[in-house]
Amino acid sequence: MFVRGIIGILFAEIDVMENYDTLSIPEATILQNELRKRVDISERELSIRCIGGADISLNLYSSTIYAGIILLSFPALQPMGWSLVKAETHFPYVPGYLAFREVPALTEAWKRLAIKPDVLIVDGHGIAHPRRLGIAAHFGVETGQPSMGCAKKLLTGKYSEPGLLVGDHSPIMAGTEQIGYAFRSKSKTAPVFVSPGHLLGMENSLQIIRQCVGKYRIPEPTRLAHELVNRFRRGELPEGAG
DNA sequence: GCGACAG
DNA sequence: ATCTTGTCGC
Repeated sequence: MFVRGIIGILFAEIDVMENYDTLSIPEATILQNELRKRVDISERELSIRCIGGADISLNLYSSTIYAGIILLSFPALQPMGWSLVKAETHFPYVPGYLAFREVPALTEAWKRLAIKPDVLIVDGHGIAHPRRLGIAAHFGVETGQPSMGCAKKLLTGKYSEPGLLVGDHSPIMAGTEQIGYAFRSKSKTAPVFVSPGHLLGMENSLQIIRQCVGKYRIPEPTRLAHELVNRFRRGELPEGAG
C-alpha cells in the first residue's frame, strides 16, 4: 500500500485527468505538502483589468457538481464572460481537503474560458489552511494563475474581531504567522476571510478584496459566481462558456 | 482524549 | 453545500 501511495501520488500530480477520486486522505495530505512548496505569495504590482470569481453548486446527497467561473471587468465589476461545467466527484467533503472535490471541475471550467482573468477569487481559503494549501492556493499552483481565497467561515487560525465599519480588518494568525485577513465587507455584519492563494501577496489580497465590495456582504466576484452556478444547477443556464 | 472543522 | 418563512435590528 505504501508503494501504491508514492506512485499514485506522483501519478496524480501529472495526470491530466486529475483523478483525485481514488486518493486516500493520507495520500491527499502528502500531495498537499508537496504542492505547498510551489506556492508563491510574494507581493507584486498587479495591473488588473479582469477579475474572476469561482464557485461550485450541488444538490444534497448527489455526486454531481456544477462548477462555474464568472469574469468581471476591474475595477468596474461588470460581467464580461463566464464558463459552466457539470462534473462528477467521488471525493468526500472533508474539512481541509475541499480542493480534491472541486478543483478538477473548476480547472475544466478554467480551460474553457476564452479569456483568462488576471486574478481569480475562489470561494474558500487560500493559504489560511492547516497545511497552507487551501483550494485557492491549490488551484493557483496547478494552473499557474494568480489566485486568492475568500471564505465565509474560518477553517484554521485565530483573529481578533475587526472594527465594525466596512473596510476594517484584522490579521488571521496561526501562531506568529499571518495567514490571512478577517475583512469587514459590510458594516456591522460578519466579516469574510481572505488570504492569498498563488502569485499574489497578503497585502495584494487585501487591496483586491477592498475593490470587489459591492452592496452585499459577499464580494461581487464570489457572489455573482454563486448566483451563476445556482442558476446552472437549476437548469436555467446551459453548460458552456461565453 | 477533546474540541474544531472552508464548501 | 442545500432545503425555506418569518423576523429582528439598523
